[in-house]
Amino acid sequence: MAVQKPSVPKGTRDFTPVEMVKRNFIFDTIKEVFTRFGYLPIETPSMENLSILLGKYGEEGDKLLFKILNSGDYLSKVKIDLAEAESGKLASEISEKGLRYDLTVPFARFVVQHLNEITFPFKRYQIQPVWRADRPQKGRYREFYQCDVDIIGSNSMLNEVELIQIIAQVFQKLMVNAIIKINNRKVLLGIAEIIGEPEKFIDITVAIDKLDKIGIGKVNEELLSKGISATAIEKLKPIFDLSGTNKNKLESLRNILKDSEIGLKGVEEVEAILNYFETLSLNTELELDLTLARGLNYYTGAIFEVQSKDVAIGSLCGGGRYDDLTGIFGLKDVSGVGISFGADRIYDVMEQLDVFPKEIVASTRVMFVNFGEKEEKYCLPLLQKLRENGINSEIYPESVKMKKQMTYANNKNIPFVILVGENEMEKGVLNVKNMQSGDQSEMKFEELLQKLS
RNA sequence: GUGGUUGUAGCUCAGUCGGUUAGAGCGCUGGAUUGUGGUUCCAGAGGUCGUGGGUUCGACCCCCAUCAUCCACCCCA
Repeated sequence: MAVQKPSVPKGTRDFTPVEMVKRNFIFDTIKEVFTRFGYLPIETPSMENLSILLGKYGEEGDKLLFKILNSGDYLSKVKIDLAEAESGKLASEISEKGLRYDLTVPFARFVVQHLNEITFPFKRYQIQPVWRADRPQKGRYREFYQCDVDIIGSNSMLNEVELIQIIAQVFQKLMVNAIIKINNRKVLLGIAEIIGEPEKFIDITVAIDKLDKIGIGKVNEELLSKGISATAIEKLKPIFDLSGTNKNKLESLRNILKDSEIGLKGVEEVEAILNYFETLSLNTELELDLTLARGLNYYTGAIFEVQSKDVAIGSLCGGGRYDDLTGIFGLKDVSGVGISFGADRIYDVMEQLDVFPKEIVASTRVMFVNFGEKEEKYCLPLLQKLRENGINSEIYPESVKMKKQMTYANNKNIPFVILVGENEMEKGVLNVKNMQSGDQSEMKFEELLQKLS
């Protein structure tokens, strides 16, 4: 048989030990912050029934779902004519499960399904991979980890503020300079009302979301092509020209939206968040950005997005308030708000900025050189003692050439190598080599212990 | 789904106008140095030039197809 060229599917990756140590550093940091604010972990299955997933992410989102082929003789049960079948129809006949697309929808399902075991407001976090059948590119993978925190069953703006605090703390701990952008879907809805195109709300938000990327000209083109009138577009212009401080923008907005009830409600919400925020004096920037829209249609109130100030890679974190995500599963009038950190993009940013702490990678602190069977037996109890004292240590498993053993220690970044051969065993000492300085000295085991702890 | 980029040694990449035996650096193996890595010196191994077809006396190089890759759009973390 021909040798197969090994490979992983498009958009997926292996992680080496060094990469995993760094990834775990991110996960651990995020978990620690989540826990500090009183959130507890849950997990849900990798796959969900397609009925749960479909229709929650818009038309585009549905296309990006990975579907799982039914088991067994799935074709025998198909009721439609294969020759004339259209892919979409056929898919629903031969596939009833899909890989989760995000963690928010499975969470909504979880809440409704476990109502009896949950006390509201319910605070949970969830760190698991999600899958999207997107074309991979920079900062975009087909399998990636999201770190979600959500609080459901509370309308208070205090929750939004708490999420902002979490964002600030996470990125501070990870040494990433971040800017938090906020907006509110009610404000956007109000704007759509004021310009006289409330039914085109989704098209408008999708178009203006691209403002900073493609410029006002192209956005206007797109709006026109979606059937929005020229006079409406003209009315839109001054709104996105708003500048100055968040307070200034809010004032102008209040004036513009004075005839829209829902718009004013949005302004109020934003203002409440900003007022709380001011009392906190966090050193992370918070900017009211009216062009922030977010495509996910289940958001109804505040929306967030976090970007790196130093690396262009799309958003590192995003989220918002959803008033009725559980409604579709039969639980009405329960509002939630949550955000999701993109661990893989955060990794890419941290890698590029070179801000991973150096010490997290060196796992083994002491290695014994292997000189042979007699020496092995002499070293094993010493290793045992080191480990009991919390010192990561190992012995090279084979008595091969010293050069090879030293190279191993060097490549693994092990700071101390211990040589115990005939001479040392006779004298009852250890020959300890500091791999960084190259210095070498004989010492008793107790001295070594002292030196390392 | 749309448009483009790049596929040559384990890795990163050179390769002239289409011409005889396809190169470099890093890494790997051995030696200088039988108990000393990271520096230095010497030697060696390692190739279906992504795959399939075509043009040509002759193809890594030109043409077609295909697969993979990265990037941009769409959308998103």
